Amino acid sequence: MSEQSAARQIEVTLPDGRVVSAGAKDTPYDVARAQRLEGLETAIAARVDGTPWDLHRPLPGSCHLALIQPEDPDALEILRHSTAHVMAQAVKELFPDTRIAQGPSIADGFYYDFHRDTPFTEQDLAKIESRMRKLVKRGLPIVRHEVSRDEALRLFEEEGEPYKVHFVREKGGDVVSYYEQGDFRDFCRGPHVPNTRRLGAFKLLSVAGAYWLGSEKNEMLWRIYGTAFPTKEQLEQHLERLEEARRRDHRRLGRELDLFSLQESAGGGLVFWHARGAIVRQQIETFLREELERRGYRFVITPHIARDTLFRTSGHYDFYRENMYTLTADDEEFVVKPMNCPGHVQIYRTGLKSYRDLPLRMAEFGTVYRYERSGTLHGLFRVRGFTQDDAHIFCRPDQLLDEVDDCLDLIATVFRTFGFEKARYELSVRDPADPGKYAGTDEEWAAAEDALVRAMERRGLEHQRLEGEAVFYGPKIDVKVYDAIGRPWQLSTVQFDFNLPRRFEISYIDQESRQRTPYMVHRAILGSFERFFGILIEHYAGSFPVWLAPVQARILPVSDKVREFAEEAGRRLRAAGLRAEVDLRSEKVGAKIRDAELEKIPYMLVVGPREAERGEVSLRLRHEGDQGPMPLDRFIERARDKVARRALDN
RNA sequence: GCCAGAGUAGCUCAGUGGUAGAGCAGCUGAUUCGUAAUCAGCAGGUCGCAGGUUCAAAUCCUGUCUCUGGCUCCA
Repeated sequence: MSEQSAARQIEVTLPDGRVVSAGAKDTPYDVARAQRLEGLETAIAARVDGTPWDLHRPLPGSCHLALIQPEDPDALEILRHSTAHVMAQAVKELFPDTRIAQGPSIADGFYYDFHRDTPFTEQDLAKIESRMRKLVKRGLPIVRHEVSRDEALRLFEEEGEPYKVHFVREKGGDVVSYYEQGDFRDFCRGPHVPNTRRLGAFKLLSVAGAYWLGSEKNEMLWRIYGTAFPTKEQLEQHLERLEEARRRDHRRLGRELDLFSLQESAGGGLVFWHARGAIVRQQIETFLREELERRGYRFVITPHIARDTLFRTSGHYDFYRENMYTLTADDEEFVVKPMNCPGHVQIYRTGLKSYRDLPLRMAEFGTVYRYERSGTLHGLFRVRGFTQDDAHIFCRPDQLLDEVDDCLDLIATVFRTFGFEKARYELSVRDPADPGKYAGTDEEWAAAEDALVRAMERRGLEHQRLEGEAVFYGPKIDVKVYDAIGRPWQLSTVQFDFNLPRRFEISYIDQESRQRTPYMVHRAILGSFERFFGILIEHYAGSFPVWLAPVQARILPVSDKVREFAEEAGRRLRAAGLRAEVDLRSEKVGAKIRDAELEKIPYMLVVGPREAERGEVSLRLRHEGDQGPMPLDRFIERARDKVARRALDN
């Protein structure tokens, strides 16, 4: 350190507002120690002008300085990233022939990609984990180094790390940073915890193949996933959440509750809705149909297959071909529709449209088939045949805002009904750097974007703007909802389409008798019934609200002596429009209750001689237990009210 | 599609070269019971499928099908 730079002073503003001076090469650690900042022993890193910064990295100049403690939201990412490094170190120690690729922190933890001839096994994970614990115990300092790019290249070449060399070449600037703990070095931007002892609780979870740089053309690496938290309690909570997600798995509940199945004999990704699942779907369809009809949508039905020419005109044949099923008959080629839009545009094209005909809101619960690669299929979430709650709105420029606004209102209504409390709105717009690759004029894009933004603002909806995320044919809003255990699901979408109206040359005649191209908005609220059903099963953990429940009430006679009353009560419930059953098995009530609870039936009605005499039922609510006796009529009233209001509680 | 793992009774799983098992579910009978499992008996299998090795294969080998986890949130 030259005397000159040591002498130069910088000003550091501390969290309590004090401004202190420090040496130009001082680190956050130096300043914190000198100023006796609280929590230095536990700090994960520092925050310099809001940016996470190593405790032992010299400050860049005068700045605001704070310490990042383990409970700080920013700490998690650093902690996990450092844990990934320690894992890589453990792997290299245990398996010296391994080459390291990359290891970032991700939403729920971290991973690291390795190259190795033999795969990692579950037993290896346990070994790696215990080696990691040893590294933590050794308390190795994690040190940041800054070197020239050439020196970094030389370093990683010497270490025999071709993947790291690649990254230094691709991503490194003139000065390159790497981090070192013990014998382990990794090209990395940082920051990291100052010492391996500062790691929190971690666990390695799984190993899987992953292509180098994510491209199928490249070799496959081994990816080890893990997660890390500041404390053991938080880690255990997280593992508990994973366990809860497993309990809610719609594939498991779908089988246990007899809702749906996927059949090997039919092929992957094709859904068989069993009677109980079909009831749920029909309730959802009825609800949506009511909402849509109230809002002026007109339902249409279009064929499942069409001549290839239709999809050549729409353009799907060119850019969507690998996802389409085709068939040939009488030397003609047909396409099984992968989307409903071309069909809806055909309907629009019949007859001349006047400006008075708009807006035209065309809805269809349209079943489409798309070829998805076998490895991507997953329960109801990723399938090959599914039914979209699809609609296309054709409208004039002056109607844009109201139409988008109504879509948002519909979305809010639907989410509220299903009990999704939190949603996130994302606006995808053009990439300003590459305006050439988009369909539609600048004016159209501006008008559409304006309608989308203003509609959201009008409703006070915060949204995130994603530059360059728009599809080529128009801007869009995507809506994510969060389910009962906080997982996000992309559901609704409102998309402008400047492409299809032109390709099919659709038009309307305006007030001045001029031919105009209408705006076309594509929108789906649930996406597909299949996927939404899967989400709902997990959201409710199989316990559907009364209006959706396949069986709403089950009558549980205490003994055969009240069989007649039980059957009569069952008839009355069904006559009142409720889905009710009578459990006449020669089992004890306890067993009948247990089975009804396991089937997640919302209402259990216990009847014995007492109830039979008075025309009552003893109501037991799912998950809540005995509510005591009440007249049968009053129960019917209550149940019908819950159904009519589509209430979320029982 | 690719990589790894897994396919044994309806479900959950045991069985690692020598006669295919358990619990639950199912069926039959008994029991007639008051808020999360009554008792007994019976039945249930091409061990995913096709080849091969072997005196003998659920088990070893090859192929194939299906499922599961993953395949840039990124130095």
